[in-house]
Amino acid sequence: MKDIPCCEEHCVHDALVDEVERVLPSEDELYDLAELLRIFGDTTRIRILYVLFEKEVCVCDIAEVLGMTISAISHQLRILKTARLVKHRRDGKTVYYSLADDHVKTILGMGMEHVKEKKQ
Amino acid sequence: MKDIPCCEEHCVHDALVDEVERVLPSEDELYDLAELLRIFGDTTRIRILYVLFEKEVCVCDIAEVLGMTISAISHQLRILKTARLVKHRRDGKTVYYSLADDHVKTILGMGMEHVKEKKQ
DNA sequence: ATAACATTTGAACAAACATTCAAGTGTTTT
DNA sequence: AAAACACTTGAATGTTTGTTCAAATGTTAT
Repeated sequence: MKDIPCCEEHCVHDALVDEVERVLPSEDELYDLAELLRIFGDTTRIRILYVLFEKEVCVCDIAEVLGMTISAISHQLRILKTARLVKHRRDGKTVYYSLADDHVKTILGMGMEHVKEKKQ
Repeated sequence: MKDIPCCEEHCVHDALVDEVERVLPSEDELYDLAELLRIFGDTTRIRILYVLFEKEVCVCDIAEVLGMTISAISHQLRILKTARLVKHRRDGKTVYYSLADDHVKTILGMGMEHVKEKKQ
């Protein structure tokens, strides 16, 4: 087991390689995780989720409240829906959206906590 | 206070507008939050963070473990550093990186939980 | 049937992004 | 002082992404 001072020849310590292999999620999990978390990295989608924190609403309500086109909102809702972050139900012509579960609140809450701490 | 069935004329219920205004973070907070969470939406950066879960490591160790160029890793570390998600310290020629705090673990953990739940 | 409405969808376009390559900085060794 | 090493940085490139516009779908009212 080599332990050469960084970073000549084999700069990596074998123990680290083993350890990382053990804890690192699989390629599939990693890809899914990144795909999920990337969704939270857009102000429009965050705003939509904050609206849904309040109550179940229809597409055009979200568009009006956020001052954006219905099309733009619908595109983003599709992304949130695909990631199973929101649910939808149809009532006549109208489609109502709501939060799928509480992970959203936890993730956004933790993110906001970090932002506020590091800001001052 | 109008309450017109969605979505004629004023499709938005006034109460909703008020409520959303009250809970929606400010533009600045929203932007910072999105900027932070976007960082987690990339497999390379997630992998780097998982490596740092284990211990403090140098740039070339990360590159070797992940099978990527030192330059690519360095670029991503700069992003993580700017967001205050990682710290660094210099020891001679080598620069060591480590996690700045525990928010990272919580956010990645919550994300992974969601992925696993919704997958099966 | 036809019209009106709420929403979705696809193509197009500009902006943002991850990686590469080459050149630069800071540190130690010779 | 020069060479070697660990890392950073800037420009370039191909890819991904958010929004817009126009057309399509599904539902209800006439």
